[in-house]
Amino acid sequence: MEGARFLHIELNRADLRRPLPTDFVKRLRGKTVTGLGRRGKYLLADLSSGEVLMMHLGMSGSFRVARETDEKTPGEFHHPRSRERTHDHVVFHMSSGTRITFNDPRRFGLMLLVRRAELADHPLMRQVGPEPLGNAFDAAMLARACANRKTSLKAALSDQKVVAGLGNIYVCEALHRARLSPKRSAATLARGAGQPTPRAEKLVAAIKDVLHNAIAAGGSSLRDHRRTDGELGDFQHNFRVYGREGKPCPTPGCRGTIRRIVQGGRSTFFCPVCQR
DNA sequence: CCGCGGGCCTGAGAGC
DNA sequence: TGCTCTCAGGCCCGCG
Repeated sequence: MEGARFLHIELNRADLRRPLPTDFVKRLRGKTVTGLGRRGKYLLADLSSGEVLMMHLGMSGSFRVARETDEKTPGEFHHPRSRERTHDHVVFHMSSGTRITFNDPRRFGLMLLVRRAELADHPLMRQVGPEPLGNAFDAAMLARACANRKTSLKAALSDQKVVAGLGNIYVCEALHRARLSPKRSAATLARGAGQPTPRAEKLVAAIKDVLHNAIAAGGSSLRDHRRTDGELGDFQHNFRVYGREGKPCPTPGCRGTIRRIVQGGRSTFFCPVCQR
């Protein structure tokens, strides 16, 4: 996409999580993508018009990238639903000869256009907390965000305002690596004045560690996720708790059994013995 | 202001 | 085979 122009945009469905702008196609056609970026779970494409195309994959969204001349990409070939091209809601045909297809069965994904100057103030962006792999994200910052909160650690880490980009898997995995219970009060990461406790230090290190490792492994392929080359990610083989209910806790010396509970309507996997 | 439950969607898999 | 039920990597909204 980078450096290429939108030649043609196919819109098969305009009702994603929210309706696309009515002039979506008009605002994209002929514009050049001057840069690609990301903030939290939002994908960002800077356009020559001064607007930014904001995209979110929701639960089931994916982009596949192909040459216009290709029948299939490796990613498509290996995709479990490659026979059905239903749910290809948006297709970008770029001047570089690349075709980029947004597929999203559940339509929890999102695309919208925002003026670059207003991006930081956009309601969806203003909410997004610190990047977990950035230097600014440390125990002091996490403790400050969690002090005075009357919620669980699981809910706090899942909250994109506290830290950006963690989903259900990585929250569960980070808490296990830090040996902290998902049920523990988030406020216990801070002392009265908001200073970080040693728990906060451990948790920040665990978050960074699990994300670095997951990225190096190409991500977690449960059903939809693929690497950019179409191959499966490998990190699902390194899960210590996620999806492992009833299995022995992998913590050395721990005799616990992984349990599944529901918090805020979502599954939490944890070891009740070593996570306190 | 804050936290929680329900709702938004489709598809896969289990159990009957 | 086919039905019903549960669950799924996310997030917004309304309620209390």
